Amino acid sequence: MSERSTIRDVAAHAGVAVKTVSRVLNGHPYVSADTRDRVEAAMKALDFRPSVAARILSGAKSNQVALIYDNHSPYYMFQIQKGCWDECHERGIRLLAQPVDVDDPDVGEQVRGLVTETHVDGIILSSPVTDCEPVLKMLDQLDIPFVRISPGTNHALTSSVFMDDAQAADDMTTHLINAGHRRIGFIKGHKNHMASEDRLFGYRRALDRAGIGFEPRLVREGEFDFDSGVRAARQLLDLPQPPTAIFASNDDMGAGVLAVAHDRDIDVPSELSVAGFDDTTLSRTVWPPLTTIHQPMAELARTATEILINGGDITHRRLPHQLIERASVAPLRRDIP
Amino acid sequence: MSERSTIRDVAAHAGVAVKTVSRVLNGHPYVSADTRDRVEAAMKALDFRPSVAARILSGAKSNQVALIYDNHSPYYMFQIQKGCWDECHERGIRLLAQPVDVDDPDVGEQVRGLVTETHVDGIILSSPVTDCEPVLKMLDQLDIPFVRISPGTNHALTSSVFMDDAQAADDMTTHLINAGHRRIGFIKGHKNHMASEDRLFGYRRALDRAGIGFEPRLVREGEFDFDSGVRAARQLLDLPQPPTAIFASNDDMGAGVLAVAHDRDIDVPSELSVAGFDDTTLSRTVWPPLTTIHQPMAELARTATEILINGGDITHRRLPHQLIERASVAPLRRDIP
DNA sequence: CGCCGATATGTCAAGCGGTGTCATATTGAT
DNA sequence: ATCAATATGACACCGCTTGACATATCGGCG
Repeated sequence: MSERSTIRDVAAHAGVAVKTVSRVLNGHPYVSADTRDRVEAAMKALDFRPSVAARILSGAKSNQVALIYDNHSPYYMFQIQKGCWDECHERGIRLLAQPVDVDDPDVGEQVRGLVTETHVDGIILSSPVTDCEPVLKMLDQLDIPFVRISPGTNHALTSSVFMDDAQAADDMTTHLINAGHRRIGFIKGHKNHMASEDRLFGYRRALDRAGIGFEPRLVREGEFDFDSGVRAARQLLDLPQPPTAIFASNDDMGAGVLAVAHDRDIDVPSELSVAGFDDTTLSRTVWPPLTTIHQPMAELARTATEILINGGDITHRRLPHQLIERASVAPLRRDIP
Repeated sequence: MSERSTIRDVAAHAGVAVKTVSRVLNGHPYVSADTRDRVEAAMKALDFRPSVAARILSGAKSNQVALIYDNHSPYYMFQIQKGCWDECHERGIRLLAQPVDVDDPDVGEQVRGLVTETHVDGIILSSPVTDCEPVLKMLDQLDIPFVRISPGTNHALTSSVFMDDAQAADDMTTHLINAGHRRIGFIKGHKNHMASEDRLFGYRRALDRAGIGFEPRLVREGEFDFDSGVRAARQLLDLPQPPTAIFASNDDMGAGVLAVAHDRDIDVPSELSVAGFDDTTLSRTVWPPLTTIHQPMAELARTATEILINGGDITHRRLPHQLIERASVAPLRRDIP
């Protein structure tokens, strides 16, 4: 029932040369409308699908791009994949999603394998692979186009899409300051992730502008996951002068802060304000829902894919973020010093 | 710098015939250990990667398998992808993750495109694509091996891996009954998802066994997402005789129940017990952490992949579930009727 | 000791399903 | 009539596998 039909079958069916079918397939000029129609009809009739393998072998583009990622939060990856996939789907491009381990010394070779074996036309790098030296170097050596989503370093070297993490953190911090908070805790993200530094920078900038002294004790290391949020929150709330608000630099850690507060019977937001970052569905799923920064992850991914497919010069695109007010932040109570 | 080396280069470098290299590559018998070593050394030295395209084209296996999925929760997909990927990685197989829309009338054609274009050797179907007729039919027609993860129908027809959803729901319901609860609310999952019915069945069976009458009012429709959990919980708690425990058939909906409880100042678990299902990270992220059923998603995916790659006869494998006790369930308070 | 089958390797040619190059045919405009 | 633009075809080739066949080595076995 299912002998796959080849370009030759189509040619025969349409009464033209194989080459002509190929021309139609690739949208070449110099094919009469009439012929084109007949060929297309034949393709439809035979349910013809060009073999990617054959195409690649004969030196043409593969019409495939790869998304390389390392384990971030499920939410993040879900959105990133979705963005890339939507764009690819629209353009009839196949997407290969390829996880790697940025700490694996062999990661460069893995990428080389991916590229040489699959002949992808281009690559999308998502954080934190965006700043993985071995991968960057290999890609450069392989001379294959790629776009980075939210890169942390060497911004100018390659095409990229990103949001203004520093400004977003600044916005959120300012939001907390405006609510009357002065002792604002901050939970950093994973070191691998460059945006972590940017967010910290924005936090400090907002503090400075408001004339609030920076206190290192109020900043704790986190790793972007729930458990590290819990640990950091405990440390912060154990301080002799605990913060009245905690800004976790992503939602997962924000959820960790909420858990600690619940555990200690500290009411959020009346006794402690909590802010997250990313606007993942998690921020709406916890209680109280987190005030957070909307990071347009799917849109970033989609834009990156678009830039990659369009090709051309190095392009940079900044997408806007947005502060989402929910119930986890409230004005500082007067009775709390 | 990066002229890709071919099988001929390797042959020359190792001082053997191309055919011999091919033999090594494909693990044929009748190659001496000595020769094999030399060839492998040459491959390493030249950083040779066989072109998948050329391989496919000449009729060999592609060493690629595809995972077809439709948008489930990010957690679910994350785990499923991880399971498949880990197994593939170990075996040196490439994994193509391919989202589809099960409600798209064209879904069969999409799958055909995937198969004929990429020449994958086999396919893994994750819920709810496992029960998508057009896809099943197409795969059958294409005569390509596939394995289903947690299929709902026609269990016997194809290889599959699954857990005992009915028994798991039975276990949880019994757990609640043992805690003294008699009015136990149940929130169903999405209709597309066959496991929904199984879980409801288990719930009823446990009730029956305990001699507790089934009350249709205590069962509400949900769609496996947070918002539907919220809606269902509101309905249940608005009942003149509200349940003292609510069993949501996944964690997201369980989180919805918690949110409603928080909102209404109903203490969990002292005033209301809540149970989830799946043991996603979400269940540990909310407050209080959810008592839930551990569904071994990554393990299911990994096993499915293993079965697919090993080939052979139709195989079925049931993986064990586990009831995870956390803080959201407590014995019924005596003062609550 | 010669012969045979098992083991090990090589040569060669034919594809797999497309695309590139170059040649050729047709057309319309000058 | 001539030339460039337009339209189509013939054919080699991409990198690898495979099958048919040809050798060559080696360890028994009769």
